[in-house]
Amino acid sequence: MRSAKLRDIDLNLLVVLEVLLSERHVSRAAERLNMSQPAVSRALGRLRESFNDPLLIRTATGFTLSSRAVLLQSELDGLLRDIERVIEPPQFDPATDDTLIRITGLDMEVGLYFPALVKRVRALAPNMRFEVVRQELDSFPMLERDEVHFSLSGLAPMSAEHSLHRRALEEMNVVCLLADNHALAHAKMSAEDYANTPHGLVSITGRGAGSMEQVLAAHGLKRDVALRLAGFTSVADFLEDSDLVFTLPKRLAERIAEGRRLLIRPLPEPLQAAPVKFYLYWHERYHHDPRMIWLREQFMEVIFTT
Amino acid sequence: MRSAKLRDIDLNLLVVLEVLLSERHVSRAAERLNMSQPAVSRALGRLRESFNDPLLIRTATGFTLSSRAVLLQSELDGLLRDIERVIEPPQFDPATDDTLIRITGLDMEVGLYFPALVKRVRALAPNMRFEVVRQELDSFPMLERDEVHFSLSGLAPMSAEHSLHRRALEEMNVVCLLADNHALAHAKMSAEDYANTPHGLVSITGRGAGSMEQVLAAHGLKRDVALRLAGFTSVADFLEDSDLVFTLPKRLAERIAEGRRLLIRPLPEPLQAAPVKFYLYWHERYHHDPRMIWLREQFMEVIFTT
DNA sequence: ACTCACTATCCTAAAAATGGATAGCTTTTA
DNA sequence: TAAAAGCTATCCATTTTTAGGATAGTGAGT
Repeated sequence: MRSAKLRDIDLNLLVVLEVLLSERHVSRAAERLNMSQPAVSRALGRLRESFNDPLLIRTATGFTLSSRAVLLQSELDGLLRDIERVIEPPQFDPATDDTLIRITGLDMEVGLYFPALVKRVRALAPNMRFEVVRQELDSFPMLERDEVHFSLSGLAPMSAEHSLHRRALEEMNVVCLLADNHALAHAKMSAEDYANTPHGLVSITGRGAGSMEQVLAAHGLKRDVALRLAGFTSVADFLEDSDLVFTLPKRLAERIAEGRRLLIRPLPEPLQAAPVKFYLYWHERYHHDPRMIWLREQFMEVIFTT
Repeated sequence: MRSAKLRDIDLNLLVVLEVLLSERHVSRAAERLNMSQPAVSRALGRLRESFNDPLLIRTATGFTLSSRAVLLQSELDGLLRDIERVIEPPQFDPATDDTLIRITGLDMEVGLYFPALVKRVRALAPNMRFEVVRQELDSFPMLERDEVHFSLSGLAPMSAEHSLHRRALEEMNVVCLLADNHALAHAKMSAEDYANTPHGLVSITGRGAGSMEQVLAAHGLKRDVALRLAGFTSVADFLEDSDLVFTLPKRLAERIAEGRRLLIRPLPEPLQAAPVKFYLYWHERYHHDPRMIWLREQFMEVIFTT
């Protein structure tokens, strides 16, 4: 058991010893260490006891080193430098860092936020690499298990996974996305209109999609979900020329509508739901990591300057 | 100034940290460290503060390591091993040690004691090398200046060179050495006979040779020193066929007399002086050095077993 | 709901470190 | 030769730190 020897000696004394050996002078050592002379003298006493060796030997002209002290001096310098290196906060240099950053999130959300981040980061940290990991039903366990550094999600952790941190990226209103030849495409949509038309719904996890149902219920209404999709990719294909309505966060809807025969309409006034929030999640284990701190900053810069 | 960072953290905590990181369990760590659980818990608290990082993160199944902790764990093992190596008493292995041992002493004394030592030591430590250094007028400053590891001397340090240690090797009576055709060679020598014959004296340092003078003075006598030599080598040559008497330690006299036309006679009864003592001297700086401790033991073995 | 396992905190007692003053020693200076 | 100066080690009272026992609080498993 290693501790046997290590715990016999006060390691803090090594710092004092190093200075003492190089100064060969208690008072000067005390000055360099910002300690009082008696304190250093007694530290020397403890060192002598610990090493069972006088270490510094009085001579007419001052102190000489014992043979043990000579040995120690030659080793201590490197040793203390090592200790310093280990305990010193790890320096992060974007220019040379080559960490592989793993991120996850729903395809659409990743497509919405990550490209700009990667572009910016790669400009500042050319050796940093990225990996977008396909997300499981629930991305929080992935953070928990250290499979990814970041997760992008609009959800909240269900259980008390308290080791997670998050930062809100953007609030986004929910809008209706429908075919441009939909019956409701050009008229003003009432709450009843909305409730009575068939709906499409993207639900990857099977949860978290119930907010509209709650809003409708508050008005004594309910809707019919005719199509349930596990991803955003084919939403447009299902929507064109159909009677479906998808209710989606605004920017996602815009993306999907782009170049397609689709229209975006606001939700009927009375049904205004709380805006959807997207969060960047990370695990406590990286909360103080300078690389990750820097990345989070970059993320925020990207989000709020574009 | 290095101390800046090193003195900010209690280095002893690193030992606790290492165990904590490998156990990921406060109570078990406490057990391994022979500390109470609260003590380790508080140590962890201090570590968290020092590193500004949670280090160990609670999860459902136990603790996980923070990224900093992972880094630390990979470094700590080697670091603590290094510390241990440095603070651990230097192991000395005669079989492999190749230290160059420097010794000094008067030629005669060296010839008397060192050959047997060297022989014995070389049998046990074949790689150890020796150098007999020509001694200055005074050998003590040579010890002081770390020019030799050992000095063989019958003298005592004159000033308060308190950093020296010594070990008495042998007490030796002083005898008279004279030509076998000397007038006093075969008669019983009285104190007056002794005082009235011309004397030879070996005095390398110019001091320490006054003991006979004191003994004579105590009896109201004084002697005439006709020849003063700076070494023992040519004593025999001066003595043969001369009227001189040398007063020398017994074994030295025997050496010198060997194969020469010389005789050894005891000192006249009333003049019995205190026996001469020879000492092995070494400097405080090597007092605790395992190599030198071993050598001193070997020396004593040689002296007292032959 | 209850038990079990574990960590963090509260409290008090014990231990350690600190700084000022100073004794004791040696060298240097007058 | 005596006085002064420089330095370390020790004494003392005080402050700071650390320790262990008891226990509250938390979450997991039954």
